[in-house]
Amino acid sequence: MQPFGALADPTRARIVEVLAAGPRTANEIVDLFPITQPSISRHLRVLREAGLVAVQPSGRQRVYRLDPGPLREIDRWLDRYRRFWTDRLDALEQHMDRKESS
Amino acid sequence: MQPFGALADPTRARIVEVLAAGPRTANEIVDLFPITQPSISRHLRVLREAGLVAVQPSGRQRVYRLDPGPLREIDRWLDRYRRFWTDRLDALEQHMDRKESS
DNA sequence: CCAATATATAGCCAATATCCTATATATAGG
DNA sequence: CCTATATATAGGATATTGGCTATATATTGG
Repeated sequence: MQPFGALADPTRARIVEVLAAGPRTANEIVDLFPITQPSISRHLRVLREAGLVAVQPSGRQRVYRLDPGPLREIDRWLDRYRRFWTDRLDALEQHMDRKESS
Repeated sequence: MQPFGALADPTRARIVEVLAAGPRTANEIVDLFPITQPSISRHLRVLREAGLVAVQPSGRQRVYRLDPGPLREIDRWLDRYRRFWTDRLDALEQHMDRKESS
Protein backbone atom coordinates (compact mmCIF):
# COMPACT_ATOMS: atom_id res chain seq x y z
CA MET A 1 0.00 0.00 0.00
CA GLN A 2 1.78 3.05 -1.26
CA PRO A 3 -0.48 5.51 0.62
CA PHE A 4 0.93 4.31 3.94
CA GLY A 5 4.38 5.43 2.95
CA ALA A 6 3.09 8.88 2.10
CA LEU A 7 1.11 9.17 5.31
CA ALA A 8 3.94 7.87 7.48
CA ASP A 9 5.49 11.31 7.65
CA PRO A 10 3.68 13.41 10.26
CA THR A 11 3.94 16.61 8.23
CA ARG A 12 2.34 14.94 5.24
CA ALA A 13 -0.41 13.43 7.37
CA ARG A 14 -1.14 16.89 8.72
CA ILE A 15 -1.22 18.37 5.23
CA VAL A 16 -3.84 15.80 4.32
CA GLU A 17 -5.82 16.75 7.40
CA VAL A 18 -5.60 20.41 6.44
CA LEU A 19 -6.85 19.67 2.94
CA ALA A 20 -9.78 17.76 4.37
CA ALA A 21 -11.15 21.14 5.38
CA GLY A 22 -10.91 22.41 1.82
CA PRO A 23 -8.47 23.26 -0.99
CA ARG A 24 -5.45 25.42 -0.20
CA THR A 25 -2.73 27.05 -2.24
CA ALA A 26 0.82 25.84 -1.71
CA ASN A 27 1.73 29.01 0.12
CA GLU A 28 -1.22 28.75 2.47
CA ILE A 29 0.03 25.31 3.41
CA VAL A 30 3.57 26.58 3.86
CA ASP A 31 2.31 29.16 6.34
CA LEU A 32 0.82 26.47 8.54
CA PHE A 33 4.10 24.63 9.13
CA PRO A 34 7.40 25.52 10.74
CA ILE A 35 9.49 24.22 7.85
CA THR A 36 10.66 25.91 4.67
CA GLN A 37 8.74 26.31 1.43
CA PRO A 38 10.95 23.88 -0.53
CA SER A 39 10.42 21.20 2.10
CA ILE A 40 6.65 21.61 1.89
CA SER A 41 6.90 21.59 -1.90
CA ARG A 42 8.63 18.26 -1.72
CA HIS A 43 6.04 16.84 0.67
CA LEU A 44 3.37 17.97 -1.75
CA ARG A 45 5.17 16.19 -4.52
CA VAL A 46 5.22 12.96 -2.53
CA LEU A 47 1.52 13.32 -1.77
CA ARG A 48 0.87 14.00 -5.46
CA GLU A 49 2.82 10.94 -6.53
CA ALA A 50 0.87 8.86 -4.04
CA GLY A 51 -2.34 10.20 -5.55
CA LEU A 52 -3.46 11.67 -2.24
CA VAL A 53 -3.69 15.22 -3.52
CA ALA A 54 -4.43 16.79 -6.86
CA VAL A 55 -3.21 20.16 -7.98
CA GLN A 56 -4.88 22.73 -10.16
CA PRO A 57 -2.87 25.72 -11.38
CA SER A 58 -4.60 29.02 -10.96
CA GLY A 59 -2.49 31.82 -12.30
CA ARG A 60 0.83 31.63 -10.53
CA GLN A 61 -0.65 29.78 -7.63
CA ARG A 62 -1.28 26.09 -7.32
CA VAL A 63 -4.37 24.97 -5.55
CA TYR A 64 -4.07 21.64 -3.82
CA ARG A 65 -7.08 19.56 -2.97
CA LEU A 66 -7.53 16.17 -1.39
CA ASP A 67 -7.96 13.18 -3.66
CA PRO A 68 -9.77 10.60 -1.55
CA GLY A 69 -8.95 7.65 -3.82
CA PRO A 70 -6.02 6.24 -1.84
CA LEU A 71 -7.84 6.81 1.44
CA ARG A 72 -10.76 4.80 0.14
CA GLU A 73 -8.23 2.16 -0.82
CA ILE A 74 -7.01 2.05 2.78
CA ASP A 75 -10.60 1.83 3.90
CA ARG A 76 -11.11 -1.22 1.71
CA TRP A 77 -7.85 -2.73 2.93
CA LEU A 78 -9.17 -2.39 6.48
CA ASP A 79 -12.22 -4.46 5.55
CA ARG A 80 -10.08 -7.51 6.12
CA TYR A 81 -9.55 -6.48 9.74
CA ARG A 82 -12.88 -4.98 10.71
CA ARG A 83 -14.08 -8.31 12.00
CA PHE A 84 -11.47 -7.96 14.72
CA TRP A 85 -13.35 -5.11 16.31
CA THR A 86 -16.87 -5.11 14.90
CA ASP A 87 -18.90 -8.01 16.18
CA ARG A 88 -18.51 -10.75 18.72
CA LEU A 89 -19.54 -13.46 16.31
CA ASP A 90 -16.34 -13.10 14.33
CA ALA A 91 -14.28 -13.06 17.49
CA LEU A 92 -15.82 -16.41 18.26
CA GLU A 93 -14.89 -17.64 14.79
CA GLN A 94 -11.30 -16.61 15.32
CA HIS A 95 -11.27 -18.42 18.61
CA MET A 96 -12.52 -21.55 16.92
CA ASP A 97 -9.95 -21.15 14.13
CA ARG A 98 -7.25 -21.18 16.72
CA LYS A 99 -8.62 -24.28 18.42
CA GLU A 100 -9.07 -25.98 15.05
CA SER A 101 -5.45 -25.53 14.04
CA SER A 102 -4.13 -26.98 17.30
CA MET B 1 -0.21 8.20 13.21
CA GLN B 2 2.54 5.81 14.14
CA PRO B 3 0.82 2.77 12.58
CA PHE B 4 1.32 4.25 9.10
CA GLY B 5 5.06 4.15 9.55
CA ALA B 6 4.93 0.50 10.51
CA LEU B 7 2.65 -0.41 7.63
CA ALA B 8 4.62 1.58 5.08
CA ASP B 9 7.04 -1.28 4.59
CA PRO B 10 5.54 -3.89 2.25
CA THR B 11 7.00 -6.82 4.17
CA ARG B 12 5.45 -5.59 7.40
CA ALA B 13 2.10 -4.98 5.73
CA ARG B 14 2.18 -8.55 4.45
CA ILE B 15 3.05 -9.89 7.89
CA VAL B 16 -0.02 -8.13 9.22
CA GLU B 17 -2.08 -9.70 6.46
CA VAL B 18 -0.70 -13.12 7.32
CA LEU B 19 -1.57 -12.65 10.98
CA ALA B 20 -5.10 -11.68 10.03
CA ALA B 21 -5.60 -15.35 9.18
CA GLY B 22 -4.48 -16.41 12.64
CA PRO B 23 -1.51 -16.46 15.03
CA ARG B 24 1.84 -17.70 13.78
CA THR B 25 5.19 -18.44 15.36
CA ALA B 26 8.15 -16.29 14.35
CA ASN B 27 9.62 -19.12 12.33
CA GLU B 28 6.40 -19.77 10.46
CA ILE B 29 6.48 -16.15 9.41
CA VAL B 30 10.13 -16.36 8.40
CA ASP B 31 9.30 -19.28 6.10
CA LEU B 32 6.79 -17.16 4.19
CA PHE B 33 9.28 -14.49 3.15
CA PRO B 34 12.42 -14.46 1.04
CA ILE B 35 14.48 -12.56 3.60
CA THR B 36 16.53 -13.75 6.54
CA GLN B 37 15.31 -14.57 10.04
CA PRO B 38 17.01 -11.56 11.67
CA SER B 39 15.34 -9.22 9.20
CA ILE B 40 11.93 -10.68 9.97
CA SER B 41 12.73 -10.49 13.66
CA ARG B 42 13.40 -6.80 13.26
CA HIS B 43 10.18 -6.24 11.33
CA LEU B 44 8.32 -8.02 14.10
CA ARG B 45 9.94 -5.73 16.60
CA VAL B 46 8.77 -2.67 14.68
CA LEU B 47 5.26 -4.08 14.48
CA ARG B 48 5.37 -4.82 18.19
CA GLU B 49 6.51 -1.30 19.03
CA ALA B 50 3.70 0.07 16.88
CA GLY B 51 1.27 -2.10 18.85
CA LEU B 52 0.14 -3.90 15.72
CA VAL B 53 1.13 -7.33 16.96
CA ALA B 54 1.39 -8.96 20.34
CA VAL B 55 3.65 -11.82 21.21
CA GLN B 56 3.13 -14.68 23.58
CA PRO B 57 6.06 -16.93 24.43
CA SER B 58 5.32 -20.61 24.23
CA GLY B 59 8.33 -22.62 25.21
CA ARG B 60 11.16 -21.55 22.97
CA GLN B 61 8.79 -20.31 20.35
CA ARG B 62 7.08 -16.96 20.19
CA VAL B 63 3.56 -16.83 18.91
CA TYR B 64 2.64 -13.59 17.21
CA ARG B 65 -0.94 -12.46 16.85
CA LEU B 66 -2.56 -9.40 15.41
CA ASP B 67 -3.47 -6.59 17.76
CA PRO B 68 -6.25 -4.70 15.98
CA GLY B 69 -5.99 -1.58 18.14
CA PRO B 70 -3.89 0.54 15.79
CA LEU B 71 -5.93 -0.59 12.79
CA ARG B 72 -9.08 0.52 14.53
CA GLU B 73 -7.31 3.80 15.18
CA ILE B 74 -6.69 4.18 11.44
CA ASP B 75 -10.32 3.34 10.84
CA ARG B 76 -11.37 6.14 13.14
CA TRP B 77 -8.87 8.50 11.51
CA LEU B 78 -10.53 7.74 8.18
CA ASP B 79 -13.88 8.88 9.56
CA ARG B 80 -12.79 12.39 8.77
CA TYR B 81 -12.47 11.54 5.09
CA ARG B 82 -15.35 9.13 4.51
CA ARG B 83 -17.62 11.94 3.45
CA PHE B 84 -15.31 12.43 0.46
CA TRP B 85 -16.45 9.20 -1.05
CA THR B 86 -19.84 8.66 0.51
CA ASP B 87 -20.88 12.15 -0.56
CA ARG B 88 -19.63 11.53 -4.05
CA LEU B 89 -21.47 8.22 -4.14
CA ASP B 90 -24.64 9.97 -3.04
CA ALA B 91 -24.09 12.61 -5.69
CA LEU B 92 -23.61 9.90 -8.28
CA GLU B 93 -26.74 8.13 -7.13
CA GLN B 94 -28.65 11.35 -7.31
CA HIS B 95 -27.28 11.96 -10.77
CA MET B 96 -28.37 8.52 -11.92
CA ASP B 97 -31.73 8.94 -10.28
CA ARG B 98 -32.18 12.10 -12.23
CA LYS B 99 -31.22 10.45 -15.50
CA GLU B 100 -33.41 7.49 -14.72
CA SER B 101 -36.47 9.59 -14.15
CA SER B 102 -35.93 11.71 -17.24
C1' DC C 1 24.50 -30.20 32.06
C1' DC C 2 24.91 -30.15 26.76
C1' DA C 3 23.57 -29.83 22.17
C1' DA C 4 20.09 -28.38 19.24
C1' DT C 5 16.57 -25.22 18.25
C1' DA C 6 14.04 -20.74 18.21
C1' DT C 7 14.47 -16.14 18.37
C1' DA C 8 16.67 -11.67 19.29
C1' DT C 9 20.49 -8.40 19.05
C1' DA C 10 24.84 -6.22 17.30
C1' DG C 11 27.08 -4.11 13.91
C1' DC C 12 28.00 -2.99 9.13
C1' DC C 13 26.66 -1.11 4.51
C1' DA C 14 23.97 0.87 0.80
C1' DA C 15 19.85 3.20 -0.24
C1' DT C 16 16.43 6.52 0.98
C1' DA C 17 14.40 10.38 3.42
C1' DT C 18 14.17 14.91 5.15
C1' DC C 19 15.87 18.98 6.26
C1' DC C 20 18.35 23.07 4.63
C1' DT C 21 20.12 27.04 1.17
C1' DA C 22 20.48 28.50 -3.38
C1' DT C 23 18.48 28.78 -7.74
C1' DA C 24 15.30 27.96 -11.61
C1' DT C 25 10.72 28.60 -13.73
C1' DA C 26 6.42 30.56 -14.62
C1' DT C 27 2.87 33.99 -14.27
C1' DA C 28 0.81 38.65 -13.04
C1' DG C 29 0.76 43.39 -13.01
C1' DG C 30 2.66 47.85 -13.56
C1' DC D 1 8.86 43.95 -20.96
C1' DC D 2 10.45 43.67 -16.19
C1' DT D 3 9.96 42.89 -11.64
C1' DA D 4 7.87 40.69 -7.90
C1' DT D 5 5.58 36.67 -6.49
C1' DA D 6 4.49 31.70 -6.24
C1' DT D 7 6.22 27.43 -6.60
C1' DA D 8 9.47 23.84 -8.00
C1' DT D 9 14.05 21.80 -8.39
C1' DA D 10 19.07 21.05 -7.38
C1' DG D 11 22.35 19.70 -4.42
C1' DG D 12 24.40 18.82 0.05
C1' DA D 13 24.44 17.18 4.98
C1' DT D 14 22.68 13.99 8.25
C1' DA D 15 19.49 10.50 10.00
C1' DT D 16 16.92 6.47 9.30
C1' DT D 17 15.95 2.18 7.13
C1' DG D 18 16.32 -2.42 5.66
C1' DG D 19 19.13 -5.83 4.13
C1' DC D 20 23.02 -8.92 5.50
C1' DT D 21 26.36 -12.00 8.63
C1' DA D 22 27.79 -13.15 13.07
C1' DT D 23 26.61 -13.83 17.65
C1' DA D 24 23.94 -13.81 21.94
C1' DT D 25 20.10 -15.66 24.73
C1' DA D 26 16.75 -18.81 26.13
C1' DT D 27 14.48 -23.20 26.29
C1' DT D 28 13.98 -28.07 25.42
C1' DG D 29 15.29 -32.94 25.35
C1' DG D 30 18.55 -36.32 26.05
